[in-house]
Amino acid sequence: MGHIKSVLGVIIERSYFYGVIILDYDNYDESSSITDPSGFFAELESIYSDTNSGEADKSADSLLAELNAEQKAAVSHLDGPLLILAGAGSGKTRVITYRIAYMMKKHSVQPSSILAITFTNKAANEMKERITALVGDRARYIWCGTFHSIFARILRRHAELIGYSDNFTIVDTDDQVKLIKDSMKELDIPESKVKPKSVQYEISSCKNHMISPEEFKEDAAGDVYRLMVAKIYKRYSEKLVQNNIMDFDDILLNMSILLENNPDVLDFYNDKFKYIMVDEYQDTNLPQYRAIMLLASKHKNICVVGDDDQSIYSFRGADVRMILNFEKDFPGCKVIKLEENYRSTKTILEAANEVIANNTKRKSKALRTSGAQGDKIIVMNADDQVGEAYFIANTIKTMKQKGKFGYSDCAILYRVNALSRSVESALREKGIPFKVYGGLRFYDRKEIKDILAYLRLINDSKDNLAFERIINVPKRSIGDTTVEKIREIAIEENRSMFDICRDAASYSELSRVSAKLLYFVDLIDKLRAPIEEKSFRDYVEYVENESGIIEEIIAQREKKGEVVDRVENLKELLTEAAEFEKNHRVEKDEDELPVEITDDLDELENRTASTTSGLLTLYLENAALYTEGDSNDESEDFVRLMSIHSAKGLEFGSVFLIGVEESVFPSYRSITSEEDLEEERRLMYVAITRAKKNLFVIMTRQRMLFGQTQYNMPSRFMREIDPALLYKMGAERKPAKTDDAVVPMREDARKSIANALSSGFRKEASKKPKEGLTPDQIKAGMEVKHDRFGIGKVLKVEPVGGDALVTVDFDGMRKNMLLNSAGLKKV
DNA sequence: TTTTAATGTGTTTTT
DNA sequence: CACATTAAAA
Repeated sequence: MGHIKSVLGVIIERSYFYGVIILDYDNYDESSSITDPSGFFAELESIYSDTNSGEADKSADSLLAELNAEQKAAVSHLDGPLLILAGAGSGKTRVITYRIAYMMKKHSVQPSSILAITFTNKAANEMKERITALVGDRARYIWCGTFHSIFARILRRHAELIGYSDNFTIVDTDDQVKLIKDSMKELDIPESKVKPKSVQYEISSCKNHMISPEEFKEDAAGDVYRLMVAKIYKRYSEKLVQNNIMDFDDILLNMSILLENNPDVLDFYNDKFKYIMVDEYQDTNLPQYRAIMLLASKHKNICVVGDDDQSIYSFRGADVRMILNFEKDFPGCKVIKLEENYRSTKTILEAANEVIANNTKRKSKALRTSGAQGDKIIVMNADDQVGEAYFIANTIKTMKQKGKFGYSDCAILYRVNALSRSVESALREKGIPFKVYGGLRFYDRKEIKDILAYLRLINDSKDNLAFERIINVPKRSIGDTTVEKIREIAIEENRSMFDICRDAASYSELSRVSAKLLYFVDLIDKLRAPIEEKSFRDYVEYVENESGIIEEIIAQREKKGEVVDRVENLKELLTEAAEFEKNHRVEKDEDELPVEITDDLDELENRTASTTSGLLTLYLENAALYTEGDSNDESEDFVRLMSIHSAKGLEFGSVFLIGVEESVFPSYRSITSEEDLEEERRLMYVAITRAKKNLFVIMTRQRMLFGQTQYNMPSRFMREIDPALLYKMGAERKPAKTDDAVVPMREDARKSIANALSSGFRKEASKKPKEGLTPDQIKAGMEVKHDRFGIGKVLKVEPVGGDALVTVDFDGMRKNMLLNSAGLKKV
């Protein structure tokens, strides 16, 4: 019965696809496989086939059979508000995904009426995958994503209602600071008086608490500094609207404003999203909270999941009270507590419980497990960060050799991203594959942003921010003064800077540089011209090559001895572009709009384009929200390195927690405030509970961080764990007492001899010629050997400025490398 | 006016 | 240490 119902549901919902299918039939080519873009055929296949024993075939009731009593209650709860307080490792994600699957299978809830929101891209991807595993392809109709991505999508639809147009740009923090600086310049506020970065922080904080520039000004009341900030805030806000730009905070803020001021829009989404789920609810801030409350106001079918002990985003305006007050927001709501932990050993759980018990502001609860006691927590006291790194590399290697863990079962977690460096080099040296998550986000890298700026300017010549970024990249002898002049003229005439550039010859102020400016205009025109002749991926590659960025990077590398291969990053961008194209390109009749915006809002989920320029537009819309694609990594066996923040929601067989020292963790910025300290403690709680079987805690006596050697005490949090749970290695040291006055030891020898020596060393090392194949020796198809990756086969050789970019296949792992620095040898 | 070299500065965590 | 801003040189 359930099957029949869901089949009907599918057919009704997908009936419009028949048109596409019939059209395709006309061009049907026997030799190729059937095109099945919607997955409709595949789905029919899986529904009707009894032989398919995949999880997608689970009946609604068999879903429940796998759950404990509390989980069952949560999953089968359909209507009305529901609060799930889920401790770490209590099967939270499982409950969410199963609940969605159950709603669809048991109650025939339309997937397009379900809204499932998480905080990070990683969590969203994970959720999508797991739901797909349960219900099959229908999962794609669920509105599942991060707050930012979903809200941005809705905002585009109704942009005009809040004074924007639908192609608004989303800018990251860097561009945000740039705009703030511009605003300050216009207001004649010197950067010596007010730091742009702290203004950025203030503004962000205002938006997170929904304080308007006017309100901020009133609050400032006479305070000279804050009045200046208020002015900048106001100017900055105007700038955003004028230039059709939103920053990250705006996406959340504008969403709640949109819903608040437009009853008809609210009404529409009230009806559309009949069921709303929010994961990590303890991390919501005010705008998010307001938006969610409005969205849920009609049906009140809202289910929030969270854990007050895992609230670690208060710096972003997250407010634990949101989850603590849920019962007040929805009197009589159902509350379910999940306290049974299925993840960690007793030892790990006890340690976590002991640590978090020291926090005063929390709902008291204790995780329990019926699992094994497990190994003690290994506490390693290393001499310095190098010793720390080698300890980890050796331990991982040993565990791998003994078959205890695979590489992908191991994670190295840290409080600050900067700690990853030394571990990276140790892992590299030992030949252990790894991947660093977070830190400098892929899309934040200079070279990536430069290319993106080219694409943005090609896509929209009015994008002044992009214009300013690349007008002199690579160097074209166009300096600040010239840019300043162009900007003034542009403001004066209310035209784009690129337009002014095009007419450079007609402005006397620009006559001297007009040749250079025109060269730039020609370049952009030249780049723009062949867009429709190429696939999206190839077009991006074309821009990378023709813009001269690659040449410049190579030139710089030669001079400075660049360690990071920026060219590799650019090639990685092509992979992303190809992936994007795969998901968003669709063949269409020529007379249709390049970008398909249907009136059916369900289709917004997967917007498509038929032309390359259309794809480019789509791609750029959300570029600021993208993270490095980590979905297809699952099969590979490698160690993961990430901050504790980004590890939330994940679990690993074996966790190495590094830098567990006072002033690193807890951070020196937190140790003065009791409240911040509690957040650090929650962070420690999150870190500990990531581990399933083994936890290694590593601290060092001396650490080189931010260019200075620090001598820190072991973290106070280690004192909170019963010593009986610990196995200590290395030199014995007492953890810091909570009330110890902590003096962050800073060596004030800024220009020490050591510094001078080491920098001299580096230059010398880079001069050393790399032995290995040269560009004229290497050919595609050749077998080569690499120090780290071993034997591989050359797939492609591409000459670039005296060097060559080679693509090598190392046993299924493809790597792009610059030949002169790769040190490849012929086999 | 732009490029280069020297000096200064800050450096949590994420979308 | 990495990066950004500032001062001197081209």
